[in-house]
Amino acid sequence: MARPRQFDEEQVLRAVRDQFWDAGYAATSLEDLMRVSGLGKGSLYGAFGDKHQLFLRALRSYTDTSGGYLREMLTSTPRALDALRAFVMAPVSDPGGAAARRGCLMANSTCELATTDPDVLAEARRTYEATTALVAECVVRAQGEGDLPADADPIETARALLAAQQGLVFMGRTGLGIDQLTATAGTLADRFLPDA
Amino acid sequence: MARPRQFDEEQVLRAVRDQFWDAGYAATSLEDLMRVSGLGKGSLYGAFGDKHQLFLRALRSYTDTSGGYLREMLTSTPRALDALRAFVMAPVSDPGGAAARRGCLMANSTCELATTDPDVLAEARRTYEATTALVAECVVRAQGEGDLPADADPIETARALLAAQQGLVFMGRTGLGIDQLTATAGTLADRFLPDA
DNA sequence: GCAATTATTGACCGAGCGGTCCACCAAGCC
DNA sequence: GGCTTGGTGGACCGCTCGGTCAATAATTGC
Repeated sequence: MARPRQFDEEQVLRAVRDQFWDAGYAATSLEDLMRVSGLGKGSLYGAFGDKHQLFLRALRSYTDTSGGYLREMLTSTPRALDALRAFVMAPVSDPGGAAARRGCLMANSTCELATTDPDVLAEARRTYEATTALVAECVVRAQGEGDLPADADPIETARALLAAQQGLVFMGRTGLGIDQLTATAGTLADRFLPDA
Repeated sequence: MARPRQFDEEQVLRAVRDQFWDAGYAATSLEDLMRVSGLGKGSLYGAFGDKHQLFLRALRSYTDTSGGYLREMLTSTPRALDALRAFVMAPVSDPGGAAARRGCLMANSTCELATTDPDVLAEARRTYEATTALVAECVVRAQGEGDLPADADPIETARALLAAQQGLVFMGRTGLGIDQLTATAGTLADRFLPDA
């Protein structure tokens, strides 16, 4: 056999993901990636391929992880309406508002690359369709629990909730204070989720 | 006197703005800017300074222009509620959905640069505060016309409308079809603007 | 312990970047 | 018609980029 790897793939992907998250794709250089991962160029290329492939791996890892958290949260919250409210308020759930300022890696990547990078666009479509489906499922549950009107289209409602949430994420990136952001999140949630 | 300029500053700014709009800041090279403007490096630097300054000029020109259109639309529409609905639906007002896919230059720039570029962050804050104020003014008018509840906070309502609109802009960039996007825009508008 | 295999490291590469500089040119002034 | 002034175009610069490669190190099978 041969020499084993001296690094943990998951750990490296997390470090790389954070770097892309904070600086974006174009503004992140290979030197940055070497610094945050502690690896040399050869190791990075040997293990993940070039910068673009590495980015896609990190992005996929991010969407898989947050998709898992979302599914868990939506299904494990006893009352579906509470889960939906938590979904909308998620961008401001971080106490200091740091998460709000950082935004969402998938959203940032979509803005930066979706028009020019087909792989990123595909990942964006995949992610937002999956998210819409998860939320729609939760909407159906809320309807079954009598908390949402039964005649509303679940998919359409889910899309509107997702748009509202992503709008919040975006407002966070404009430097809007966490207090105003939280208030706006509440206003949005109240409009869609009566009596939560 | 000396040799006069052989180009129209506004025209160059428009061409440059479109380039940044389509490709983003980092992905636009000076060669791109020379190509779309038809100018040499010397002329660009002489007239606008370096790439960053030129970008800020183009961005400011964009925000001023669209801010002007918005003010015009909000104040000249007879019924304020219709104006607010038009505001929310603006991202899908383009027939083919091309505008929806392109997004908003200010929003794209915010996502790409706000965390690392103080000038862009400042411009983002300025723009969104100004927009909020304009929309809030329109909300007050709608309240006066009896179309919106008088007890709603205009600023807070304006922020929620803006968040909804920006969420729509973002969904457009994920490749969501113009039909679904239009439907979602309608759903959002209906929630905030009853009976429009 | 030697061979085979794979990870690691850092020197190295060509290309493209943003930015500078200078020779040239057009227009007004005397 | 020179002279001055400022616009123009392109050659040029140093740098950093993403990416390659060969020498070396670490591990297992025999």
